[in-house]
Amino acid sequence: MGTTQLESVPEPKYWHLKTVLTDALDSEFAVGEILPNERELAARFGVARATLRQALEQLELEGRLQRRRGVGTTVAPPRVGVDVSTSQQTWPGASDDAWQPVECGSAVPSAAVARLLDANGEEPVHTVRRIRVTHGQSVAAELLYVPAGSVPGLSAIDAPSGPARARAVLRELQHLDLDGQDRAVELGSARADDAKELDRLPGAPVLVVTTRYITGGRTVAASVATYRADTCRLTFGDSGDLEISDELPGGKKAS
Amino acid sequence: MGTTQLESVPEPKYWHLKTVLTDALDSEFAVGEILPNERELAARFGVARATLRQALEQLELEGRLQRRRGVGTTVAPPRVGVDVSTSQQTWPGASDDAWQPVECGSAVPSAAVARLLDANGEEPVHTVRRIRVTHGQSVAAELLYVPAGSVPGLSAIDAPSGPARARAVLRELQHLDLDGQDRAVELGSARADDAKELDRLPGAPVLVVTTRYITGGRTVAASVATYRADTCRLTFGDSGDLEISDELPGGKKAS
DNA sequence: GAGTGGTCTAGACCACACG
DNA sequence: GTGTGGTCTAGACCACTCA
Repeated sequence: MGTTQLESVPEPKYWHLKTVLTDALDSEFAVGEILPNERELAARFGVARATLRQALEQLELEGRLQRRRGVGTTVAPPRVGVDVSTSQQTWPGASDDAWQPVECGSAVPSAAVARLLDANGEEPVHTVRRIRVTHGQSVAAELLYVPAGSVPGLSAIDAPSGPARARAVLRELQHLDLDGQDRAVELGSARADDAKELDRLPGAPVLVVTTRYITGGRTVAASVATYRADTCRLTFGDSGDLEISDELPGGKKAS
Repeated sequence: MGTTQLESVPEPKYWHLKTVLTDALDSEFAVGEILPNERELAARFGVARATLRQALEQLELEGRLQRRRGVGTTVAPPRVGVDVSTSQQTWPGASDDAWQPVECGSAVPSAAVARLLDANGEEPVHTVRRIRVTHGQSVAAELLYVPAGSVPGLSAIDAPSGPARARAVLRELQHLDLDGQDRAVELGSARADDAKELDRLPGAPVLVVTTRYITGGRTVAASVATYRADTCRLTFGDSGDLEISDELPGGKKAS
């Protein structure tokens, strides 16, 4: 009875660390500021570096920190709102929509892509690779799949590959009517090629946005876009300029 | 010159491990099957347990595995598509929409919530906690914020708290017209209370869906819903029954 | 070359589920 | 109790960036 409440549910150290760091970020650090290095932070908190890293990893996942090998750990700016609403009902490539075509090719679709396109397990598809740039930073890498049958006019196009052909493919798409699109969002980890485009390491957490373009009840194209989960907030509707901090019902800053 | 291509870019072990395990999952394991325990797997692959765990963590993040303390690691079923489209334009609680109210209270909104609601930094808000259940499993936990001024009729309601009052609050909301809603999706980690509702550990990755309910140009309510990122795929539109595997442009199964 | 974060090891102990 | 995954340690070395 003489004891002071002895941690009946001992919180993991890294979890507690995360809380402490979050408060410190709110009150003592400015966006872009560099934190002490991991070895020093670990020493300062009296934990092993691995434990400190576990806390930093979560904070990076939540978009509070940005870590870069050979450079250091910096305080991340608030996530940018990226509009992915389907309200405009337009084909990709219409006007300038912040996407820039990079490459182009064709391939036999994998099982998963074929399923996305509804059947056509054998028919080759055109692929277009695009990058989405906002506020000067690449936020997403996309692979667009267009079954050859969907755009017959394509065989007449000269350019064998590269951005020129990519733009040509997109231009052909504009000729089709677009009845609607299906969209899904899920968590994934960046494949090596996507990671490179997004300036992240392979395996970095990404939001995978899968879209099916529908015309006349049929799926005429599909795309898989991977957005940097650390820096992006996907918006649907006109909330693009809304600011939402990570701290939601939680911590107050002391300052 | 006599050397065989010596790993110019040595892939991290855990990354390679992940690939191997992914292939094995595709070809040799059925959904629900339990894997050998971590110590055994690590020994079998000749790596430290921590390294093996790094691979397992990523696979869990991608929704391929499910790990539970004291139980083991099992092969996860495909992610369930959860509809979060705004097309119906209905208030929460209308008809049976797979959400079940749990609790109810009131509080002074945090800074972040106040921002979400547009100003009203001082005005108290009613809060409603709801759980979304699909296919027998809880997929999301939500906190709905309703400024007291939005629903004046509420002060007449008897029930002090609990599900009864929660339902009453939702019922009151139905009386207002709904002009539109704003929605945003981002990655987060589960707070302790959410984690408990979702049967996950604190810090588990979640998809945070923020919604603002608009009436007459004003935000009259807002909600923050956290979806299990490991088991859910958020769908917008009528793609709810679409099956998308994690393996997208990547690996083929050998089998 | 110096300093950073990223990977990896070989242990230890803890919290939890289940019989 | 036994077995599982979760946390933690104290090291080591590697890959990268930048002056």
